[in-house]
This record gives sequence, structure tokens and C-alpha cells, in this order.
Amino acid sequence: MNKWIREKNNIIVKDFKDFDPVHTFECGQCFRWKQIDNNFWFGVVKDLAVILEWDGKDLVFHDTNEDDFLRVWYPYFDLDRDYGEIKSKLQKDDPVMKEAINFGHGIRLLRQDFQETVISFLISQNNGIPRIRKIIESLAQHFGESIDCGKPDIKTFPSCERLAGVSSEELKVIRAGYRDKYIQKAAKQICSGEIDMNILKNGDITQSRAEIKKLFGVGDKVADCVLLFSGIRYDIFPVDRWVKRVMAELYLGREADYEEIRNFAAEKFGDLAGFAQQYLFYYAREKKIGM
DNA sequence: CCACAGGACGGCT
DNA sequence: AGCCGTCCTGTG
Repeated sequence: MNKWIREKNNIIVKDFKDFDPVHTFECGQCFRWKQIDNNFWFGVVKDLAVILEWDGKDLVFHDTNEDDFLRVWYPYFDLDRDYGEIKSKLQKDDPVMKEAINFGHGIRLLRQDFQETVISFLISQNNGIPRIRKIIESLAQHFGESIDCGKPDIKTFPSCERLAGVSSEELKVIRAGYRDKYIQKAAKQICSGEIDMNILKNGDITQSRAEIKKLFGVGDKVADCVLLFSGIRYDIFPVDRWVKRVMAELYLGREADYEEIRNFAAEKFGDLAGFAQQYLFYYAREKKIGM
């Protein structure tokens, strides 16, 4: 779908449409990217760290070879998907969505590692983004593995095998509070093979949610975030406080519970519900809708 | 000092 | 099935 070339030590995605790192990295789906300069971003994904350069047209992956690009970055950035088509479908006859998309036009849904997404969104509960980022960074620093990129303090997100072996005492250093026990138990459950990935991917939505909610500490909201943000399925509409507010304010005209909003979204957005949620969430939070 | 933040659990009705 | 007290920590 998107054309890319190798130039010296870099991979360049040419004339990359429907992307803006601010929109994509700050719409609440991921926590390990940071802007390091005007057009530069730094991030860690799986066993790789990368510097991205974005000039509004081309996306440059610095010091990246074809193998790593195809193995990690290509799927991560969802490069096979046509977001232009998704956006035009979503905003047809929907002025609210049209405005939200106009505002966050550069959002892409990242296909993140399943285990990392589970642990990250366990940590996210009852927390704001700055603290989530802080705890995750601490988690990586203490229990992740060094990445061979010249800088010793760049660490992977720790595996569930590793986390399952960390004692409660040790885990306290990341200051996750009462979420400690969720992290440990869920990590152990994942290691033991308790979660059937086939059901997550191929079951109906209700089955997928029930399967993932077997994990201790995972309720409706975290379950939906994991299904959507690890690229397992896209007909998912996670409802947090911001989405609740934006739906009340701009679609329903009144407060509604999770179940009602979920049904409304399934009816209105169908298979594209997950994309719709991200545009609406980013719009609501940046514009402080309902505050 | 208190309220609340991008929730979920467990016990109670 | 729904309600509610509780859970850690940081911020305002």
C-alpha cells in the first residue's frame, strides 16, 4: 500500500498519507513515544528502538534495515491499511465525525504487542497519561532488557515470563500502587496459556471480551483497549470518561452507560467502531468536550 | 485537609 | 443485575 525505499542506513516511507506523529502517539493508545526535537520522535517497540523523522510528507526510520522494518515497523504502523477510505466512510453523513477526523486526521491505530498492551492498560486504570508513562518507563528500566542501540538505558518492555517471576516487594519500586497484584497475576495467567488467542481473534465480540476478562484486573474498559490496540479486532469501542462525555455531548444528548454507548457505536460505526473511537477520543480530550 | 484521575474487585443487597 | 466501599499514588 505505502511505498518505501532504503537510503543509506534509513528506511523512508515516501509521501505517507493519513499520518501525524502527534495525533498517532498522543491519542491515548501508546505510552512509549516521545518527541525529542522538532521533527524527531523516539520510541521503543518489541526489541527495537528507533528515531523517527517526519517532515509532513516522508517518514524516515533512522538506522533501520529492511528485515527489522518488515518484521516490526511495517505491521506496527499498520501500513497496509487505507485510512483515507476509512475516514471517508466514517464521516459520510456525520458532521460530528467529520470535525473529529479533520482535527485528528493523522491518527493510525498501532498494532501493538499483546502482552505489553495488557500490562500497559492494567496500569492505565484510574490514572492519567503522564503517570502511566512514568510507571511504564520505570517498569522497563527495572525489569526490561537492554536494547543494543548504543544507549544502555534503553530497555524493552518486560516479558510476562519476567514479570511473573518478580516478587511483590520488587515490583513496588515502579509505584503502580494497587495495580501491582493485577500485573503479577495477569502475567502469570498469560504465561500459563490461560488465554486462547484464537478466541480473541475469531470469536464473536462477546466471547473475545469474556476470554480476555479472565485476566485478573481486566474489566470491560481494559478488555476493549487490549483488543483494539493490539490489533486483534477493530469492531471495538472502548468507553472511558472522555468517550462517555463526547457521546453524551455530541451524539446522544444525555448520559449513557457503557452498554448503551457500545450498542450505539456498533450500530452507527459497525466494523469501523475502533477507528471512530480514536478520532472521537482525541477530539474530546484535546478540546475538553464536556468539561 | 480533601477531591479526583482515561477502573476493577468483592461483598452486599 | 446493580450499588458501593476500597484499592495506591500524584496532582491541584
